[in-house]
Amino acid sequence: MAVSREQILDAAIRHLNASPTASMAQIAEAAGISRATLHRHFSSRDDLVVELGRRALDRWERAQDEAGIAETGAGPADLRATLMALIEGEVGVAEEHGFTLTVETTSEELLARSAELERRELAFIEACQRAGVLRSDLPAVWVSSSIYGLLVALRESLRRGEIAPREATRLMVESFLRGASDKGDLS
Amino acid sequence: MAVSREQILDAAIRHLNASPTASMAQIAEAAGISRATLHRHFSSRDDLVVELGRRALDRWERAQDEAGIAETGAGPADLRATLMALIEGEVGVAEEHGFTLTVETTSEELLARSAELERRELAFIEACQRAGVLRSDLPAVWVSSSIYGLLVALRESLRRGEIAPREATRLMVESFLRGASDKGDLS
DNA sequence: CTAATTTGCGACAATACTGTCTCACTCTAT
DNA sequence: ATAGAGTGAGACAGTATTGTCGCAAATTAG
Repeated sequence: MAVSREQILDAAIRHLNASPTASMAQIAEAAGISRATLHRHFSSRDDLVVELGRRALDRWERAQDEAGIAETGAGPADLRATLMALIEGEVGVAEEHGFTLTVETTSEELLARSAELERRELAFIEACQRAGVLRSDLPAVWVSSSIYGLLVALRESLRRGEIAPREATRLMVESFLRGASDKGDLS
Repeated sequence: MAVSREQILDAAIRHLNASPTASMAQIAEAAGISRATLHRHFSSRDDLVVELGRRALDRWERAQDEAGIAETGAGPADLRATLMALIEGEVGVAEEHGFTLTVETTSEELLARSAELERRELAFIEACQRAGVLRSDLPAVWVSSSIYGLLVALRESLRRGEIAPREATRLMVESFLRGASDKGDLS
């Protein structure tokens, strides 16, 4: 087996991120396999896209669970540590994170799961705000959105080779938490 | 004339942002016109996409020019004012900003212009870093990228109706410059 | 080495999309 | 009222994409 199913999914999501209208033939080429083989793994283009979305949500959910956003304590220290772990986990799956929102499917399953994960993340951010870990003068839904946006930027920067992978987490955390303003500057 | 050319472009970019693989028929429906009329304005799908990209780049360039990033002074105060004006201008065209990078065309013209605008923006950010307006411990190219990412997030939030349009600039500036961390929290 | 599995390749029909055209209809300005 | 411009609806051929199939070649396992 030259190219595994996972490798196909990796190549597919990378190619679809850069080129959302890609055909099955183009995706197969990007994965280095023939169109027939691609169809053997995924019966239709929609099947592939749904599978991609499912995997993206799986990984996002896993990042939330491993950070422990549900069972974390209410103290600032706990919340801060959990927040760092969450961001770190999401940086690890930055490739997928942008995909779920660009997803071109009418799959109820994906939409429902996506909404649930957003809900959980929002609740956690609100907890961080109440504990004084995150600013309360920004809407929680916007804070959540800004994480998403920065992850998209991160994915693009990595794809273009503009930043080093080992720097990714640091850049993400710094930009998200502290912003780009020089502290010495008169705010 | 029920629907003007500009209105068609507005509807098209909005629909393509949410659904990049949309067909001409779907775009026409989103614009509230017939497929024939859409073809009267844009001879082909590629023509439409290139036109959309051109307009996006026009507006981005205008935002840069009106902020005056080329002829601004070298002092921190000048640079800071110019930076605020630039971000404000870009927030006004958030709808388009994400489009240029998702653009699915091989148009040399668009790619060249996009590269040039990125180059100009990067140079300005580096100037801000040298003057102590923006942090120097983050790569300028990442700072530039993070603006792009936050604009994408802003566009999505506005589209979903999660934030008020009048709040857009404030949220963008606060997140970009100061980040989401609560200042009272032990950093 | 051999059998089994998997792959690439080409062919194929079915479908979807594109771009063009005609014609009837609806506006609007005069 | 009426001429003119613009529109929607539908038909149309041409093209691209999709999904399926058979078969030969290659890979892998035993």
